Amino acid sequence: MNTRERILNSAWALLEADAVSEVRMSDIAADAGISRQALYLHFPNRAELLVATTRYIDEVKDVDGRLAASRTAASGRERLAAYIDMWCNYIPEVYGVLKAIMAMKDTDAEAAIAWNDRMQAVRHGCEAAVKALAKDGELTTGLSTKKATDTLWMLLSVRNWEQLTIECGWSQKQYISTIRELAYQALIADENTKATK
Amino acid sequence: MNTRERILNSAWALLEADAVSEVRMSDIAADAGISRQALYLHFPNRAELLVATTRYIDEVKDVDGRLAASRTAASGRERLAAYIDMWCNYIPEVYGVLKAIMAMKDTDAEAAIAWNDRMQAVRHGCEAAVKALAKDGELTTGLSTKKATDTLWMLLSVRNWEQLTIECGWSQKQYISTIRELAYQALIADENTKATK
DNA sequence: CCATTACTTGACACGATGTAAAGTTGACAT
DNA sequence: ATGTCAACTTTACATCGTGTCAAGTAATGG
Repeated sequence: MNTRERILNSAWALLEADAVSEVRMSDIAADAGISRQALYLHFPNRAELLVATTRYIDEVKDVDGRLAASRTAASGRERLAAYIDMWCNYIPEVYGVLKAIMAMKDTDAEAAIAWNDRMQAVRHGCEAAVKALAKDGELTTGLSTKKATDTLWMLLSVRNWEQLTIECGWSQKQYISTIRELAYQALIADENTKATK
Repeated sequence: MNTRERILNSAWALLEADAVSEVRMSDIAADAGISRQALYLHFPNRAELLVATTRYIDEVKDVDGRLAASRTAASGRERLAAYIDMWCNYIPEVYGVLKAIMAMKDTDAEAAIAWNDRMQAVRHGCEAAVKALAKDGELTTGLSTKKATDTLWMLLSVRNWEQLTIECGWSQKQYISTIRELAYQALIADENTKATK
């Protein structure tokens, strides 16, 4: 394992462990067995290290593969369900790192850009699911693609996951079923919604 | 106007103006026309100053009065609608300060406590609305008070407002009607929901 | 033997918060 | 007039984490 990967693994482990996201550059360096300065030979700053860590996790956890699976869904509705499931189950796997970026994004411009970049990727997934739904003629009448996408994106936000599971103590199962239900009710035309129950 | 109020007004104005919440203690002091150190004669630290500012805004904007109004609603459903309207319209009025506290809460323990304190107040409002709904027998069958409260609380989060209005560009009107609709669909028993449309 | 690469060590500037100590000013009481 | 108290000022400093800089070392490979 090369140094860069050792760093990413250390960052990942520490961020996942330390719930309060008080992980300093020196902590990561120590864990990776190198000097703090050596971090800057691999990553220009903290924000980019964090983002690289999420991308590394994406790779290790094979996000692309999971996404591809959701794209093969037969119907728009199945695709929506698959996407919601995939993302909702992925959040807890990356939460530690995402939380650290969230904490930075309000003060650090680079972190904000990185965060938006990541979240736009999620939004694209939402948009694709919404469009698949619309293609099947199942999108609630009078609901634009944009508004449907935005609504789904809001429901799937990391903060909502954080609030319901961590703050309110919901199980992952409860969280997913509630979000899925909310999404169905908001996006799928009324008569169709009833049929799924 | 005494010094304390001058400080609170300055904090309020600066936080509302500076979208990026990069307002330093020295900025507030300068705006209030006193030295930075004098701030610490009135507030022990930044977190408490921010919270005092939100309480001050609550007072000036008469939040208690608005809440009292929503409590006089005849039916549970009206009460829910009134509470959603009240809070959703209040968010933009305090957003600047809330954002600053949100940014602090991830690193500063005192800020985290203050934030939770404020948000628990919102949750209590949600709980009261849910209970009024349950009393009328209109709560979705099989939905516990806690789960209904948590769901409503999630929908009404500041982050959701931020995402839909600021990031997605929704109007305040669009935001409120969507959130209200989501809340109705999630909380109100099916047959009843249709009747409101 | 030389050059390159990857790293180390040590020092330091910066920005913001918060603390500490001594001095100024004005109001008010005696 | 004098003393006292509260409110504020000025100056200085400790702390903490990020990021920069410069000089040195050790292993690798042509």
